[in-house]
Amino acid sequence: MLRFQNTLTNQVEEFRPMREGEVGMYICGPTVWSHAQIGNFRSFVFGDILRRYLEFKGYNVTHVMNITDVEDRIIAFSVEKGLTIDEYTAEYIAALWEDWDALGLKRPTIVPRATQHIAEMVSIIEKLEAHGHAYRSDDSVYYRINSFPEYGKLSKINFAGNIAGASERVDTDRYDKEDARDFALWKGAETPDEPAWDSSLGRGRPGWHIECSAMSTKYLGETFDIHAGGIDLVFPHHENEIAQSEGATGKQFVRYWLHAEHLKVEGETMSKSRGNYYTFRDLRGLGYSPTAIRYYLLSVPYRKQLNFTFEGLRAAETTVERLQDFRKRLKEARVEPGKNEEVHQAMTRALMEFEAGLDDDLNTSVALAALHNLMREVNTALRDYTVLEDNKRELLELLDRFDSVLNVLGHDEAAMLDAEVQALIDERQEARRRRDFARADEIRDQLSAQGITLEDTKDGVRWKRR
RNA sequence: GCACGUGUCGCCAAGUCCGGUCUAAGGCUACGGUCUGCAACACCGUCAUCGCCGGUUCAAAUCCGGCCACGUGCUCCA
Repeated sequence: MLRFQNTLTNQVEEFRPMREGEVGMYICGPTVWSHAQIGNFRSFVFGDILRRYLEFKGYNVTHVMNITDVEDRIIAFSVEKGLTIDEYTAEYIAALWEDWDALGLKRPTIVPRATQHIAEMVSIIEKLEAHGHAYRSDDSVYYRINSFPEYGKLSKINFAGNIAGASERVDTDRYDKEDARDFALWKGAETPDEPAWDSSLGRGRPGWHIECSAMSTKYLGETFDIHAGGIDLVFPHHENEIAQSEGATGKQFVRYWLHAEHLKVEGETMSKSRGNYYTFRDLRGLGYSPTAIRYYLLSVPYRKQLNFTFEGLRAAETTVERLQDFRKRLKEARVEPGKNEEVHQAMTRALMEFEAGLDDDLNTSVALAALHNLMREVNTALRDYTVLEDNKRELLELLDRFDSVLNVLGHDEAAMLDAEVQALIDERQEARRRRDFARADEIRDQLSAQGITLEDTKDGVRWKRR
């Protein structure tokens, strides 16, 4: 039984989609003002695991992710560079997909962009006005929070304490709002040059929150199953989305709200000012493999803060290599016909534990432990030649199933060596047979210098690139 | 000020919602060993009573109270 911790109810609940076998899921995507950083990717990896596990469970998932391509920073930077919004964001959107694919993330089913859904946003704002949830002030339109008594039901935020205590940070005088909590639905254009759209609301641009209300509803319906994102979005973004969507439709907006915790870097918040801010590209530039990064980001359950350290990333690198080696070793293993009951049982147990872990609010740590335990048992059996033909087939199938969720076991790269290297390996084998170990070690060192590690096994020489 | 998160072996980290199966999963590292011509790989073994104090209970890492430490958020940052 699949269960999720629902931010809305603050409880672990059994997941039951609205329509049997179908899941509509919206995940808040990036604002493309810059390259996405590893914290963003933790959220995306979480979303990917969520989606893949739902598919593992047999659901047909419609996965929608927005790209926010109109926003204050984007406007500021594009103006600075003398580019249009589209020109400015194109580079970052291209980079996003590059990173996305490298990390083994499935592309969302639908990827709506804010700038292409202005009309839908305007339409929701008009509905809100009609229902008394919105008002105009100067050239902008604001949400009237007093008109939505349920405001705060997601974040359970205590306004009395919060706003009062942080009063110096709330600049209530800057805008002519009825209430400090009210937020902009539509921002009137202040200068003739800034990016703006003409609409029934006047010339301007949408507020930040409205795009997600508009686009999720358009593609998933007025009520849908899952809405997920980073924990920082709970307030105000998701709270405001609820106010907007439910204010406009009068129906429940989202049934399950899931939020991923932030990651820390070496125990501290990642921020540019601390100098511990990393994009995915930074890590790749430092030589870390995308799979290790993916493994690391998914190794801690999504609702736990993940303390990102380079030591941890190196550990992930080692672990991923072990896992990938394991699959390869199994694939190459020569086996006798038949089926070993013990190995079969180890496999059944691993599948049970894997599924039980992920069923429990996507506890990836438990799922990985199941995989590691299986690996150890099978490695032992391989060493003893007690893995039989049926076991091997079953095991490879199981690893593929696991990997349909984890996507870290790697694919079979064409194992090609150039003739020269192959000749050296052959020569070394010949030297070993002559017990000319000096020459054999010399060749091994030489290959090692080229990044090729040799492993002598009973069944011949294995090699791998570092 | 208000709200929240975290504190479990050298490091990372599961378990805490629903107390017992937890002298505590798993990973990395270290050390010892098996294997090996030597290595590498793989395997085996060794390494914790769960921040502190008190309480509830037959039973607490898990519940309650207090305290300490670290971190974060408080309107556009995943």
